[in-house]
Amino acid sequence: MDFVASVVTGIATLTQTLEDGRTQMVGLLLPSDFVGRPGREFAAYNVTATTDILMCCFRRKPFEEMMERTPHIAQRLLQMTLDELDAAREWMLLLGRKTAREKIASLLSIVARRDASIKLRHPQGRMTFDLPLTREAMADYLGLTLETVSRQMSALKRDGVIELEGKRHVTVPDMDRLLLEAGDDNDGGFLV
Amino acid sequence: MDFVASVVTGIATLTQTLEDGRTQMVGLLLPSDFVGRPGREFAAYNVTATTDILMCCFRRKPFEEMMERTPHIAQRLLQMTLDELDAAREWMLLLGRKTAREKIASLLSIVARRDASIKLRHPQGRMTFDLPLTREAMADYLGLTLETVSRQMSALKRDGVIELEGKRHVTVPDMDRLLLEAGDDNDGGFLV
DNA sequence: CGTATTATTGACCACTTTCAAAGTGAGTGG
DNA sequence: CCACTCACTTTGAAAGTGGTCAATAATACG
Repeated sequence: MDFVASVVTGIATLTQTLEDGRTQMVGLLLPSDFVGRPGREFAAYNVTATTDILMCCFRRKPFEEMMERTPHIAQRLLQMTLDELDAAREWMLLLGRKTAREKIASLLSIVARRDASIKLRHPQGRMTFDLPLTREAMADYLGLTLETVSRQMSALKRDGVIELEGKRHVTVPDMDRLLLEAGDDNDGGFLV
Repeated sequence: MDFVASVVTGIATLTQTLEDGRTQMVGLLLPSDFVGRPGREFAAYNVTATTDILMCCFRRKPFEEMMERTPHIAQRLLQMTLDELDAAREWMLLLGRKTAREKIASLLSIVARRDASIKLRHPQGRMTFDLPLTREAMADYLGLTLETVSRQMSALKRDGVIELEGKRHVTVPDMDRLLLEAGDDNDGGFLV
């Protein structure tokens, strides 16, 4: 791991695996996200591009030296890392305590929220977006099997919480309803 | 949240809850751990002392100013936050993909490892330590019910992986066996 | 002691997984 | 242009893990 980098365009995932192949996604890297750890020689996670991806790379050593000289960088990196920690902890709650249906609804509401923020709109009312993940990637993110993901997507569709065109294009008729299904009391506020 | 603090002695937990009361522990605060977030007004988690606790508190504003003036502090805080992020991600793998038995074995091996490091010994062979958590706290940490925790503790005892004196005092006859039960390929290395 | 808290154990059930089969759709090459 | 293939997805049936509810046991504490 001789580089640190920042995602410019495209999507990548951070995963960890057990020896028998069970895998858990521990992070989703979207444009503007930072990859790599100053002061560490080896990568702790598998980083996988799920689309074509463009990253802005820095050699690790020079980057570390620059960090020494420029206090503001460490401070900014600290903010970003604290945000990631919050997201990770939010995800721990999801993984440890939510039902399959709530997990799916949570993921959908996160993607919807992020999509809305890109389009500079409020996440409410009727919303439409594309899922950037396969069912398997969703399963790895949510700690489920892909069959369960598929079943719960079908169930949410059957119950009118979402509408599907093809496999990836989702529309949410009523964002509040989705948030209710996600089970969060506080209406989210965490970012992927 | 007008303070940030560092734990001096005692143990506290960081938890999140869903509206219906389901709770998930997202961090365990041990001596030397840092609590609070520079640049944030409100607490995102419930902090609960599980023992008498002594913390070294700083008013948030002056602390933030000090951070501005003393680059080294931000850098040190960044290292600590990155370590916490690693621990959180390791925990995501546990919550999302491990079985109840593996979860218990993982928790025990973490406590054993930490205890060994305090006593400056290698975590191997026969080990003895106290659990700093109730069954309920273990359950909240592992994303299980306390009944399942109890059952799996009994099962590990029955299978000779651990021995129990009272509820809290554990001895592990063979650390390698426990690590095997924990299911981690790489023999851990993550710290609570 | 008696009471409250914490832990164990059992019976039953629900949800998620596992295993298996079939469906969908995009891309390729004949 | 169409059939074929491959990857992805959906759906079903059966099995299993962990959860729920409830009763009992152990321990601490006044």
